[in-house]
Parts: sequence; C-alpha cells; structure tokens
Amino acid sequence: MNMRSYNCCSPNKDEFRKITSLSTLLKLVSVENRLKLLCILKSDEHCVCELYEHLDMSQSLISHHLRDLKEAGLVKDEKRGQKVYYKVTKFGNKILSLLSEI
Amino acid sequence: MNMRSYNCCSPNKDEFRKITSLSTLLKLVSVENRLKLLCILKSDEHCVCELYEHLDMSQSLISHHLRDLKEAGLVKDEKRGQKVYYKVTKFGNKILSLLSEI
DNA sequence: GTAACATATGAACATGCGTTCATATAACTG
DNA sequence: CAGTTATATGAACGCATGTTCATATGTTAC
Repeated sequence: MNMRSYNCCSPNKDEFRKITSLSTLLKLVSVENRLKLLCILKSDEHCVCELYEHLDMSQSLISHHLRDLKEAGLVKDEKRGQKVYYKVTKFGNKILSLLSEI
Repeated sequence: MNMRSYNCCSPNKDEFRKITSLSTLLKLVSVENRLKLLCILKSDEHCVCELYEHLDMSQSLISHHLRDLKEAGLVKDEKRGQKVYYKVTKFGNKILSLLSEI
C-alpha cells in the first residue's frame, strides 16, 4: 500500500478501500495479547500449552487469538501429534519489523 | 521500540510496558476516519472546514479525531484568524511512512 | 451591540469485539 | 475400552470507544 496516493484532498473510493484493509490489519495487531503472542512466536515456534504456561491468558483465549492471527496470515501452524505448533509467517515478520521501528 | 527484545518465551514487565504503548498508538491509527484524516493532512495543511467539505464526517467528529491525533503527537495545529489549520507532524509522517510499506 | 462563521467540548448512545465459560473434538496412554 | 492431555469452538457477557447531538467558546463582520 502506498500512502503517497492519499495526498490529494479528497481520496477516491479505491484509496479508501485500501484504508479499510489497512485499518483491519492494524486493529488486529493493536491488541496487547495478540502483540505478546506475535513477539513470543517471532523467533521460536511454540505449541499452545507452552504459551499457556508462560502467559497470563487462558487456553481458550490463546486459541482464539491464534486463530485470528492465522486467518490474517500473520502466523501459521503445524500439527505434530497432540500438539499444534505456531510460528510467525514471513508476512508476520514483515509487520513486526515495521512495528519495531516505531 | 525494538521487537527483537521480545524473543524470549516470557517477556518481562518492561517489555510488556512497551507493548502497551505500542498497542495504544496502533489502536489510534487503526480507525478508518483517523487514517483518512492523517492521509489528507500528510502533504498539505487544512482547516476543519475544508476537511468537513471533502469528507463524509461531521464537524464535531472531525474535531474529536483531530484532538486525539494531536494528543498523540501525530498532528499539530496553528490558529490563524477564525480557522485552525492542522498538519501531520514529523512523528506522524514517520508512522505514515511505515504504514505505507505494509 | 447582533449575526454569522469556525471550532471545541461534554454527555449520551450504540456497537464492535476481547474475554470468559462451557463444551466438543482429537490424540496418546495403558 | 476408559482416562488424560492438547486444542478448538460457539455462545454469552462486559466494556471500551467511535459516533452523534446539543451546546459552548471564540472570531470576524456590519
């Protein structure tokens, strides 16, 4: 997305559509618990039970957030036996890199 | 803020404090109408009445959002006569630049 | 002075959504 | 098979906050 295209005083419909999708993504990562999950999953993969041990969040809440993050393409999962391991995707890493510069 | 500091499995309190402030900022810019205002004010300064003419937002709503953006240091204002002109700050431009790379 | 214009502000409303609770599904163990 | 562990899911709740409405403040003009 190129913000330079919004420079005119009255952005057109196409530009506002981009704002909508950007808004959706920003809303997703603006939630503290989701940011925590992303940061923890940035370097190493973890299963839900590991996250559950180290964070003050219920198993259910973690699953819900991971589902949202996965739907947005920020994390991916891999099932091995009983456990499901999550890690940040390439796209998720890109987002985290940008946020780290704030 | 350096996201690399969250790589361990259990981020400490100081790191979570940073997440809190990042979360606050992201929540602010994740609102469509505020994004629209930022994009329009990125290149040129505009008074509220100009924004009001070109956007589908009430004068009151625009004022409220500009107040929030100003408090966060993303825009600054300058009173000239009856009118108050707003424009994006250096910090606001930095944020918009980062967002433009998403 | 009054009238018109420009902006700000506080309260109330409405709704999205993060969270919790209960429960379901699935996999391993013995 | 039953029992335990790991994860997912759907419904309901509660609250933050974006929005609206009414009104206040301030500036210019006549």
